[in-house]
Amino acid sequence: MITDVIRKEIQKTFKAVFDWQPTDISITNPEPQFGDFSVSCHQYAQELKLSPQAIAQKLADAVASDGSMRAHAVAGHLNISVDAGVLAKDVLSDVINQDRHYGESTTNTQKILLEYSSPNTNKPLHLGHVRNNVLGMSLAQLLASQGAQVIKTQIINDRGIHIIKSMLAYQKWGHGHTPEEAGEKGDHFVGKFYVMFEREFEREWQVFLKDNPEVPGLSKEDAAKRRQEFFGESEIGAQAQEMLRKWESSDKDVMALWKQMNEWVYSGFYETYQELGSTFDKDYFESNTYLLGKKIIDEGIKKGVFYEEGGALWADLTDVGLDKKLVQRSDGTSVYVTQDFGLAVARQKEFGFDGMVYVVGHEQEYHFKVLFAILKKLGYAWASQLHHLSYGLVFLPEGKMKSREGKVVDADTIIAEVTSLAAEEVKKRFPELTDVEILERAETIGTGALKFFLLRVTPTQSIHFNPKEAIAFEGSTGPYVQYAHARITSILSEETPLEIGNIHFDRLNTPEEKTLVLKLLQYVDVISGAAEHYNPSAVCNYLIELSHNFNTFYHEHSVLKAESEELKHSRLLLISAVRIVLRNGLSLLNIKAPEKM
RNA sequence: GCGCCUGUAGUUCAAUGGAUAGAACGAGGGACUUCUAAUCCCUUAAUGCAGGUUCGAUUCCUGCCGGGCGUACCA
Repeated sequence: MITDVIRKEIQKTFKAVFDWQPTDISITNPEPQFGDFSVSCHQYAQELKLSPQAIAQKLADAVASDGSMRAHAVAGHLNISVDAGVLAKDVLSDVINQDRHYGESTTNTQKILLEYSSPNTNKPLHLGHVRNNVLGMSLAQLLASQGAQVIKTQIINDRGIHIIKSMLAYQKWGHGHTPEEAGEKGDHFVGKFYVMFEREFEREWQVFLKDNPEVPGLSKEDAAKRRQEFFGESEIGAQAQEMLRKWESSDKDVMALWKQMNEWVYSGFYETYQELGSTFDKDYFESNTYLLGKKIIDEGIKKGVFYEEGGALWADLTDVGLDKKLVQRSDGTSVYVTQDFGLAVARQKEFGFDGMVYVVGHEQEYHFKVLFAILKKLGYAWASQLHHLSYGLVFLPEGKMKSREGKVVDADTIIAEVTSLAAEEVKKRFPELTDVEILERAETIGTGALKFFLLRVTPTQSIHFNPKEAIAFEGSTGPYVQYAHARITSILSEETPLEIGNIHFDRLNTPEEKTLVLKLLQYVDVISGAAEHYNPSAVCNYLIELSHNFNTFYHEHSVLKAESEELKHSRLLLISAVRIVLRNGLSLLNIKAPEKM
C-alpha cells in the first residue's frame, strides 16, 4: 500500500537527516490544498531540539528528490503530494484485485465468542434490542474482517419471575387461546399477558396505597422496597411466587405451559431476527445454565475468593476498587452474576475461546466489572480478554422506554413502518414495478435506514429516538449510501471497464477523482480502527463521506460521456472500485447494497 | 452520599492532542431536454462555566453547573 511506502520513505529520511527515527509515524490526509498526505513534526521538536518547521523543511528537502512525490514543509507539517496517476494506479489496483476482500486483514488471530441480543421470553423485542442486534451483527463482521474467528451466541432469559408473570396472566385470562387464533405473532401474544399481569398488580398496589397513606411519603428507595415487599403480599404476586416454586420443582402442568409459551415467543423472535438479518451460531438458555455457577462456588471457596458471612457467600472486591459482592444467597440459591461466571466457564470448555465480547447495555457496566474481576481472581487466563461492549440506551421523546408500562417502540412495528414508508417512495419513482418488486426494494431500503440510524452513533452514546429521523431516507442515512451504490451499478450496467493493464490512470487528474482515490485508500485504516475500538459508527461515517465524494464527482463529471475513451474507462474503473468499497462497507454493517432503487 | 458515562450550531450527530471544529436535519437561495434530483451547489449557526498541563486542548487533569445510568440476599 502506498501509505506504507511513504511511511518507510519518511523513516529512512529521518535516519539519513537526523540519524534518529520515530518508532511509528502517523500519516493523515490533510485538506487538499496542503497535499495528499501529511506528517506533523511538532512532536519531534524536543527530541531533535529543532523547531517543527525546521524539521519539516529538512525532511522535505531530502524527500523531494523523487518525481512522483513532492514534499513541502508548511507550519511544521511535512506535506506530501503524490502524482495523481501513480496514486490512482496503486489504490485502484488494490481495490479491484482484492474485490470483496479489500480492507480485510489477518492481524487478529483470536477466537472470539460474541454474546448479543439476549432477550427475555416474556415480551417482544423493542428498539433497544434492535440496537443491540445491529451492533452485535456488525461487530461480528468487523472482527471477522480482521481475521478473528467469531462465534455468535445469545443467552435467552427463559426462566424467572418475569416469565411466570406472563404464564399466570395467560392462565387467568387467556381462555386457552393460541397466537394463531388471536392472529398475532407469538411474542406479542405472550407480551400482552405480561402487561395484563403488571396492570393487575398495579391495581392491587393502588388499593394498598389508599389504606396505607404513609407510603407515598417515604423516600424513593424505601417506597420501592415497600412495593417489592408488597409483591408477596398481593394476591396476584403470591400466586406468581407459588407458580415459580412449582416451576422450580418441575411441576408437570407448569412446565408444559412454560414450554408452550416459550415456543410461541421463539417463533416470534425468529421472524424478527430474520427481518434484521440476525443469526447465531449457538443459543444458550438460562434454564439450562443458571445452575452452572454452583460448580464454581466450591472452587472459589478453596481458592479463598469467596467467604461465608451470615449464611451467604461473598466475594471481596474492594482491593480492585469494587465492593463486596454477594455470590450465593443464604438459602443456597445463586444470583445473576454467579450464573454468568458459570456460563463463561462452560463456554470456555465448549469453545476454548481466546476472548469474549458481551454486547449489553451500559446500565450493566457494574455487573460486568464484577464478573470480570471475579473470573480474574479465580485465575482464568482468558479473564483478561473479556470485554463489555457497553452501549447507551435508546430514549424516546418522552423519556426512557419502559416495557412494563407499554412505553416502548416495538421492533416489529418500527420495521414495518420504515418498510411501508420506503415502499411509498419506491412506488412514487417506479409505479410500473410489481408489488413483489416494490416490497423487496422497500425492505432493503427501510431496514437499511433503520440499521444505519442506530449504527451511526458511537455505541457509548445514548440515542434520542426521533421517529422522523429514524425513517428518513435523505441526508446522512443508509439509503444515501445505498443510492450511491445503485447509481454506480446503473452506469456499470451500460459499460464495464477494460482490464487494469489497459487503463490510463494518469487521466484521473481532477480534484474530485483524486479525492475519491484517497478516500478509497482510507477504508483499510477505517475498518481496522472500527474493529479495534468495537465501533461500527466509524464505518457509517466513512461510507457517508465516500458516498458524498462520489455524488460530488458524479455531478461534476460524466462517466459514459467522458471526453475520451481512455478517460471513460479510467472512470469506469474508478467507480467500480467505489462500488466495491461501498458494498464491502455496507456488508460490515449488515446492510444490503441494492442494484436498483 | 459514592461510582461510571455524558455536555459541540435551533435539533440530531462527527472530529488517534495538531493546520480554518466537520456533516445532516431545519431555514433561505440556486441546479434535471445531460450516466437515477433518495442527488448536487451556495448562505445561516456551536465546543456548559472557571482554572491547569502542553509549542498546541472539543480531546488530558481539577473544581463547579446540567443530563443519564448504576450503587439489591432483583435480573
